[in-house]
Amino acid sequence: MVRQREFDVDQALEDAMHIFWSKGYEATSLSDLTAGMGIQRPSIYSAFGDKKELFEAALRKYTAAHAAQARSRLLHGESVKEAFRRYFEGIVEESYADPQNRGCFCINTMVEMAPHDEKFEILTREHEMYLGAIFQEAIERGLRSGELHTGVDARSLAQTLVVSLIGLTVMMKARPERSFVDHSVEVILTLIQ
Amino acid sequence: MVRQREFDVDQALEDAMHIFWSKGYEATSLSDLTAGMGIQRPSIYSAFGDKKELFEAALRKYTAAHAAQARSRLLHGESVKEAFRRYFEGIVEESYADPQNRGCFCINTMVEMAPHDEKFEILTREHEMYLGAIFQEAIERGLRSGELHTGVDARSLAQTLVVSLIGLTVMMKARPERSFVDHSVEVILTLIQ
DNA sequence: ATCATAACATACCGATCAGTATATAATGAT
DNA sequence: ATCATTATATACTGATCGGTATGTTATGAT
Repeated sequence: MVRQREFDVDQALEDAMHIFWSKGYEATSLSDLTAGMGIQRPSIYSAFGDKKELFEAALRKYTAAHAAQARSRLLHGESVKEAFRRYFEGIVEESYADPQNRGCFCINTMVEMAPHDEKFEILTREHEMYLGAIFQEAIERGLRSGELHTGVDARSLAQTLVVSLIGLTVMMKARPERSFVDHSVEVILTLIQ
Repeated sequence: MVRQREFDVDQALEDAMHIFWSKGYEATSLSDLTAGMGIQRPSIYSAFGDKKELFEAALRKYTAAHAAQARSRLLHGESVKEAFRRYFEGIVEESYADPQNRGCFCINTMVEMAPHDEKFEILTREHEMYLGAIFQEAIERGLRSGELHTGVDARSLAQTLVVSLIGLTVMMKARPERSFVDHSVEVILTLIQ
């Protein structure tokens, strides 16, 4: 009945996600987007709405993937302590390996957008809370199995680990020496006993 | 010999600092600056150089004041543990009390600028390192006085507290529940024994 | 074959961007 | 009083911003 779309909407959104992730919202122009997504301006507007709606869709795609990754890394395997160690060290490793130094898209958005845009304040908060719930689940698994016997409650510990991970991720933007990061990870992991 | 300046350069820089602190670099326009600083465009350029140079001067002013404040809060008083507690709780309190939710100018810059501007990568890293040195000094004071007897070395602990503080400050941007933050502060402070 | 529909590409919109040219006003040395 | 110097205010520059109007092309139902 009608002409069909010539581009893959999901792939275009993925492309947009990487652009916004690299440059943030303000610094990304519509021209950056059309160039990176390989489609023209009206195609963006018809498929995703305006710039901010596209940004929101891109962020949602990111947080969904990011949460799924955290889930799979922390809720499988035998040792919870080892899972957390691998998770934190993995974040550090990926961060050093990224020449663009993008960090976490959700954290970037929290800093850039949350203070003056309630939608993103809520969206980013809920993602971090969800991450905290995943951490808590992992800790409780360790408590049940007898691997862990921590003094503080699982919820508080999980939330503290979220805070620590945010701090670590942000600190990586300034490219600190390896020893700084490695020692910090060690000390943070001592919280998990 | 020549006409003298009609505005206070230091006050104008202070004004610029607050604007950049609120809105970040990209989202701040020259018009925002002229309006907030109460001077005209050519006055900015003649006194401070271009937008990025003004931003750098504003950030340097902020970090100097920020470091001095950390120093005075942590290196005076009897109990080091209490000093850290007051310092962390003060950050949280100020953050909740700020309707603009600006957080820390240096951290904001780390997220927005450091990944693609080496000058700000270095500048922000050095500030965080300096903050770490202040923390370390406080911890070593507590070790000497016998108040503290921590397992990990003072340097690693100090760096971890910097990371935690960054995480806490960034998390505040998403306006989490008080219990989240309070519990996190409690757990973080257990590192200082 | 015709036609309604919608995706496409191009070119445009007014607004705003960072930065500057120009002209005027103030200053102090002479 | 004159003059060089520099701060001031206004108005402008070309470039770019987010967003859209317009005309063309492809599609499938009839």
